[in-house]
Amino acid sequence: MVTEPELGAWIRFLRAHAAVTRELSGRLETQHGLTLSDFDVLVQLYYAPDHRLRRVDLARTVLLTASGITRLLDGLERSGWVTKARCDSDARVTYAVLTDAGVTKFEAAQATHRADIEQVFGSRFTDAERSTLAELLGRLPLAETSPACTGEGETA
Amino acid sequence: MVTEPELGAWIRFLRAHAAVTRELSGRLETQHGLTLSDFDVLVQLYYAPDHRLRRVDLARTVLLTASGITRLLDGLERSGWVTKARCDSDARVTYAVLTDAGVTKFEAAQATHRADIEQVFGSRFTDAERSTLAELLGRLPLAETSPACTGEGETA
DNA sequence: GCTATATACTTGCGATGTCAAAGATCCTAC
DNA sequence: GTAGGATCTTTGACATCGCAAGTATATAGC
Repeated sequence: MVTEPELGAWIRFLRAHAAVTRELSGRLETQHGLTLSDFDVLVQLYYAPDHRLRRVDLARTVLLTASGITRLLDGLERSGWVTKARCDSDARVTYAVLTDAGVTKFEAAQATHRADIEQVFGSRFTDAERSTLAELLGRLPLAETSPACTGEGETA
Repeated sequence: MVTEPELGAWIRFLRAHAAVTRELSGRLETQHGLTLSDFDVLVQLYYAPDHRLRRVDLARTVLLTASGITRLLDGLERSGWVTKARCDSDARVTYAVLTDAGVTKFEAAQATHRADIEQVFGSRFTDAERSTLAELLGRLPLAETSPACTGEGETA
């Protein structure tokens, strides 16, 4: 394996992502029929106020493109875990809202998936190392989050 | 953003990969018409003895499936950067060999891509941090590399 | 030699996700 | 109020990649 000094960290980063992701994705798929991205979206919606988020914001936080979110949510909507909601103050925006079934689904998936993450990923590090890792990774560019995301006129 | 303590590192890992990967992949694509995986494969071949590697081994080190490698190499072959070579001692195996054009292509791509990696990824860390990161990431499961990869009767 | 199993590779199909373009709505300036 | 531009979303065309299945070859057991 080519591990020139400077590239070492980058290569390992790529490999680690491929391996861990494949493992976790497989488990999540067989146990719950969800993608990692599906789960990621469900997490965000679950913890969002009212279980609801604008699609654009969702796209920005899970790092998908707008069209990516459309297609992903298509799937979750077909499964009945998410629905659309119109925005009174701005007819362009559509909210993605977790349904009751979606809440249930997420809570079911959460338990095993967290355990899987812990087993495949987290358990390899001490708490201190985990923080270090999080801090280091946090320095990487997480997309240009223009802070225009101030929840504007949103009432229902 | 949901950043529960235990999941923090994992979430950042996912996000960081998505963001950095997208950026680097975009640059590599527009500058050289290559995928990150394409480049990864070219690196491995470039530094391999004789610029040649069995497809299975290639698949294992870059963490693609066998079919993934087939299709990826299809592309590189069509572009003339890689060719197939039969193995005398075992008719099942096919080698992937870098052509002269492939060597040139890689050397051209390497320069700018390394700089891009450094800029987007590496420059955010000190040397010490880089080692720490590499060490931590290195603990993650890098696929079950069954050590059967001992270069057997290969002379051709 | 012959069958059984393992390994190397390819192919069909489906899933995911991107980009570019288009439609709808909003906002600002005049 | 109207033109111009920005923002939100969807859609079509396309690329990548995994899984399952199939083919070809090798190896071990009989």
